Amino acid sequence: MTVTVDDELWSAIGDPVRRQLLDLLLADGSGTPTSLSDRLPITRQAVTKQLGVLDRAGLVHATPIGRERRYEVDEDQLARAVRQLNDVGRSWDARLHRIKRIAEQIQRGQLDD
Amino acid sequence: MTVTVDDELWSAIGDPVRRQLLDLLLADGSGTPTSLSDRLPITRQAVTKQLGVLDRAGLVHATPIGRERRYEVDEDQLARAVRQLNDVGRSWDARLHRIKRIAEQIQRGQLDD
DNA sequence: GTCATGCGCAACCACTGGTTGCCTATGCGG
DNA sequence: CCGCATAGGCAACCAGTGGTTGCGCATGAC
Repeated sequence: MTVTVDDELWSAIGDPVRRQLLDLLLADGSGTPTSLSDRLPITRQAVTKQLGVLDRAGLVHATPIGRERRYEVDEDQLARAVRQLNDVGRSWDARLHRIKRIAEQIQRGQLDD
Repeated sequence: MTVTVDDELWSAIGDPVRRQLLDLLLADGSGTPTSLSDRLPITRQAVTKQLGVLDRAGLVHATPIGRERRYEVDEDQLARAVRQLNDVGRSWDARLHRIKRIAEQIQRGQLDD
């Protein structure tokens, strides 16, 4: 019953910096490495690297406009990632509930002894 | 509307190896570094390090039994982590829906022109 | 008592995420 | 049209992390 996860996608949204980048891009609609680095405590080059990871995972998309590289979130792909997130959560949830039920049954059994 | 996440907890369950360790521990009820490394493609020492991370995040708990260290999942803490997972998922979900609604409104507006 | 085994510690290596420094290209104002 | 300010790419470097191997220690089994 283990949920199989696209590791590249998961690890892309697993990193706190990358989650923040996605948050900013979603909030503003789009952003450039420079504009994003202005709003984060890391340099433009670091932002560029992380955007590269998100790009390879298909979570964002860049379009060169003049001398800028304008990034946007790929909403469909992010929706896919969110679905995986939820799947893993649900799977663990179910397992935890199953365990709890068993534990309660044991306890009841002991009381019955 | 950004969901704040306990980064240590999140990054603990973010790593695929650690997720697998949790999966194994949940499936078997408990495990030792040696028994776990038998079922994974990494060495006992690597398992030990990862269990250390999970331990520091409070997701597992060890009890020395003889010369073994028996690990078990802390179900309450894992439930907390699962809740965070779901929160982030829900937050992005909501945002994506909001964006989609706006996009549809714009489209409708254009048609009305 | 000896031997096998489960574990911890330390050194080492590769990869990743950050930095700085420098270069290129492009848009814009004189 | 020229020159400058600015967005971005590339490379070198550094710290932290996740993996490895090698070793020593302790403890349970015979």
